[in-house]
Amino acid sequence: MNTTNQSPDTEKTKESLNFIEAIIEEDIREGRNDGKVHTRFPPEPNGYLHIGHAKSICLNFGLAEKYHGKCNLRFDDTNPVKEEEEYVESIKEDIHWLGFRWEGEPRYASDYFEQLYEWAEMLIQKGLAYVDDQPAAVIAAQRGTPTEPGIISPYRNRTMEENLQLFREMREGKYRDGEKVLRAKIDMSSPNMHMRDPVMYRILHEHHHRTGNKWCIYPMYDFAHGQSDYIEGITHSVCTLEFEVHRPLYDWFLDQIVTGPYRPRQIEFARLNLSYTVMSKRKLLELVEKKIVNGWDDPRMPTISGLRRRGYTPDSIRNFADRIGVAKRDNVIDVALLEHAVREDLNKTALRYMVVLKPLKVTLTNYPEDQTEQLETINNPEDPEAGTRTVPFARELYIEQDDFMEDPPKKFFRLAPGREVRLKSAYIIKCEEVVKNDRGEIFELKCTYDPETRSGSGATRKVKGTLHWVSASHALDVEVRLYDRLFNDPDPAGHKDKDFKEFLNPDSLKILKDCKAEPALATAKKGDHYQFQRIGYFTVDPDSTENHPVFNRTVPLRDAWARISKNSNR
RNA sequence: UGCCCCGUGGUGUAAUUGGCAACACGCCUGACUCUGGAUCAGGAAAGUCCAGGUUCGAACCCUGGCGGGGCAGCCA
Repeated sequence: MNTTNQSPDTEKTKESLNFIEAIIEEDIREGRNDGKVHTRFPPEPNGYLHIGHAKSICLNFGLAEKYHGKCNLRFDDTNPVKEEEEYVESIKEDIHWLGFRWEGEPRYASDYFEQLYEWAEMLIQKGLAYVDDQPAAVIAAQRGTPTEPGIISPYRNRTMEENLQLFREMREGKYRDGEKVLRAKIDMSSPNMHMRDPVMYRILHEHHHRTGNKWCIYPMYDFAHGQSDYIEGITHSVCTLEFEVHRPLYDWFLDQIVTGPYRPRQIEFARLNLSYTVMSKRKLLELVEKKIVNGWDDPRMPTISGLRRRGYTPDSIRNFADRIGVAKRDNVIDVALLEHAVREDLNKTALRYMVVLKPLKVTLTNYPEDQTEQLETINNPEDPEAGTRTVPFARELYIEQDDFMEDPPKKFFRLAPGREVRLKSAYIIKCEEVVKNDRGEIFELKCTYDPETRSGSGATRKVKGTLHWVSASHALDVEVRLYDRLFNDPDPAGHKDKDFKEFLNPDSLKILKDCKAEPALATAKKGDHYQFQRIGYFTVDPDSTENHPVFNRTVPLRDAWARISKNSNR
């Protein structure tokens, strides 16, 4: 029997699960939490999201999608000193832009402050929490070190009644910042530092972006996160590796409040590292504050807003996130993979236009002075639906400086004295004369065109190279910003004795002010993606105005010639 | 010299849970091409950190090393 649609190949293609999916499927199989899957993305609103967050977003929202569950957006806003509404808005925008929809309204840890407070009182009543009057430095000293146990606070054995009264007074604002804290009573000699009577609440007379001045005590991350998960019905609380040592504490707090069979579970994965960039919020903030880049959305930044401005698409980032996988070992992803992801996406969709970045004038000496032709050209060879347009052709043109060499090496297929090339969608031309200025610089080429070779005329003559070009009199003047990696070193933050800023790439931004574009680009709209033929993918920058279009280079095209010439150079 | 986590081509992730180490990026050939793009065909590249053990059989299990990362905020 030959049942066609079941080749042995597709049979073998059973998808492999990442370790988190494996855990989830086992949980479902065993009927934990009624087989439900509910995840959450829990950013702290203290900065802009970056590509590392995108990995987490794709993971959490993706898991919910895959297992027909839900995913919440929850702002982890327990520290009013650092958090701001501005960040809340940018985070929501970035997640939306990536194409994800959270379940219901965004949640906030601050929504749970009252409940958290009640649980804190409950712990006090159970004798599992106490108020400590010591200053931060003393508490830190008593905590011991990873190799030595801590010592017990002199306030550890206050009565339940006294603790309760003190804690209530803390809430009422009777004490100054730092005067008292509420601590969990666990184990000062635990080998896990986080179990040595961790602080649950600290006093902060600060205005909170949502609760205003209602509170002057704020819960710590450890006393907020697991409980927030519990309140929201989260089943799988996925976070990065540095929280692994917090898990026993996550579970300890849950042990105190969980009443039924439902219980959230923390799972840790390795955060994303990308080559040739830095990913920590602190370092990114430094780049912004020291004006090394032009803001959080500078197209060289690995922030989501930066990538968006650079011209990355949501699909490309999501595909990238899929490909890098999820595991627990430290990793550094080659930025080339990210670049591949955009090229792959844009290749399918971006319309092709001709833009000359560094113009070199070409005069066709045998072309009539006052003639203009409208030549038809295809918008996207990858997508027949994209149709065609016309581009004006005339006697005076611009071609790319890089497309001409007076003394070309062997594998150079472009224009040179006496040589022929095809002008894309136009004619074959031949270089007859090189005109130089006083300084001996090439200034203009005098060429002839072959009227028999018009594109689409059926002419069969072949030439080795095809160049992009623009009619001089019709050309649109545009600004083009060429971006390159921000750092020269694959791991700028990985040098013990050197500051990451020592590895900044001085050529990460080159601004080209007199580029020549074909007129059709006059209607380009902000955020549109294009391929500039033979050069790369570009998008319209928000700095663009009607009279002054500005394009950002998202990523160059793969360039075989660049590789050939580089390889022969060494 | 505490506790926790992790070691598979250059990079990342797999290997139906003990059965021929695969996929992607990158790199190199070649074909094709009115984009030196795309596409297509092929290639090099790990024998799974090391040493033992269990087993007919180990990337996978056990023991011991070695290496990397994390933990001593009233940050998250």
